Amino acid sequence: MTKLDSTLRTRFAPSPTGFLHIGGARTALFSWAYARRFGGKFILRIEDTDRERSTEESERGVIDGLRWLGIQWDGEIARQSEANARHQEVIEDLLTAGKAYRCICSREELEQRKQEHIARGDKWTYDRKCRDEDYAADCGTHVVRLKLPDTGMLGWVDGVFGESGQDASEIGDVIIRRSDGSPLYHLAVVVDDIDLGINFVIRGQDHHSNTPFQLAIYQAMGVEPPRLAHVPLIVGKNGKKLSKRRDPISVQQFQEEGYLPEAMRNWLTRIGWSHGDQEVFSSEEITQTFDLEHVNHSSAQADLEKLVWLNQHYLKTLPMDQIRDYVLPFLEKEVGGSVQWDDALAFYIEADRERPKTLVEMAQRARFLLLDDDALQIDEKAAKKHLKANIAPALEQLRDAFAALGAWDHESIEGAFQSVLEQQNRERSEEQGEMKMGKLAQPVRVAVTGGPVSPGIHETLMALGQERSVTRLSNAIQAIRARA
RNA sequence: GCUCCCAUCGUCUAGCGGUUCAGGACGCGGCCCUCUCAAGGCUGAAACACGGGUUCAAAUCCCGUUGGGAGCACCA
Repeated sequence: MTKLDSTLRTRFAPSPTGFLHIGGARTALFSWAYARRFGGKFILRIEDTDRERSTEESERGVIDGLRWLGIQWDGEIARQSEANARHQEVIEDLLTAGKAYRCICSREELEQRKQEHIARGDKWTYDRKCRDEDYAADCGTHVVRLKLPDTGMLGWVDGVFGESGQDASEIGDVIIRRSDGSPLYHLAVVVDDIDLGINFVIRGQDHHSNTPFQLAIYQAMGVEPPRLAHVPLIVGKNGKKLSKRRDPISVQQFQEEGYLPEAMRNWLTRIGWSHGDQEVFSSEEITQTFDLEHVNHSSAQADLEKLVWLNQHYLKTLPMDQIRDYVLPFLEKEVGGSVQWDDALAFYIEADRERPKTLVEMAQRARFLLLDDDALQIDEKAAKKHLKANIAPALEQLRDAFAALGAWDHESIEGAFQSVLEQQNRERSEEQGEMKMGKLAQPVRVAVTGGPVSPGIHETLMALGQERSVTRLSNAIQAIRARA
């Protein structure tokens, strides 16, 4: 073991399940932010001991998720499977040093003795039957157990919870190697963390009560344990554990639903951590202000409404070239083909960006712009409400006014609307009442977009262009006439 | 069952003994703006789980109750 310098080193150690869980994503975010905040390194280690499930494929989900969130790790990705020989070596050393021993108690015997204890009302920890037998390697099927001290506190000052720990007497001699020869998780993490020079472990609270075991292993190995901090879990609606069925738990899922990494990162960071009243955090602000002191002690529910709000916030404030990169794939999916990003599209998205809640919605709202004029389907309800026979004359006048325009900009379009309104109001009778902008704009909106919602009508028409606007108005007028 | 952890508006939270009849945000209601939908502005309702202490003074400290969560494997 090389003596490592005092640089802060945190880590994230997921098992490769094919996707990144939001709880995992958050502890990764915290570990990353903490390392960045204090000039340390953030290491990624894949816990791929379960060789059946661990494939390149299943790792990718986790790795892609981290990348997407903008959580960059330092150095190469470490893999637990690569450390197997090292785990064995440590176990052998502990055996030789008399700090661990072989245990030949079968599961059946163990279960029986455990039941007897419980029947007597005693608590059960392993009864140390084999502890002093000193069985050799040829003792047959056996596991290896760590000798825990009889008494003494296995404690630490948790970065979040403060003084924590348990007396050694309450903990049984834990198994560190299975009868098939493979090392157990507790042994493996400790060894891996030591070898990677991890000196600050930030992990989920579900590990809190297991920590004393691991401290015992550090003690047996004669290595100073890292600083430890446990962050409370994210729970689902009504405070229950996140469930795959009920709750959206994979980062990928959010990505597909059109959430931005900026929003996701901001949201996750703010669950269980705060910085005064601040709600919006850029990546830089996270890495400049994150601390453990303000991590909450209680588990928190994932509040989707807030994510939506954050997403909308970033949708309307991020630089346009970023929005372009984010939304393009969604647009292509929406129309089922490649999409050319041109000035008109850029103008439209810019005009519309404060309305959609997700990228999916943003793409849906731009769909009408990307369709051929003849392929535009008019929403039936909207047509029935806004494209009635009595509006046709005004639409015709407007179409003609549009067709005659020399320039196609906000001012000229507005002028055309005004002149048509004036003309209408001259022609209309007393009982018909005055025609206002709303009465005209809405039918136009339905005619050119196919639906009742869009950005300001002038902007919408500008994005569509003069020729296409005229065509779509004509199509709508025809449709009205055909129905009459 | 045993061990450990937790407890402020519906939700995320600020608060680290007095300046708080508890502040912000999301969501919800109302009003304004308005060519639709949003956005924005103003505004309203909404919480210290309960019971005991300690103290001149408690959301803040201590104890109990209740309620939640996690861990107790030859899983990770």
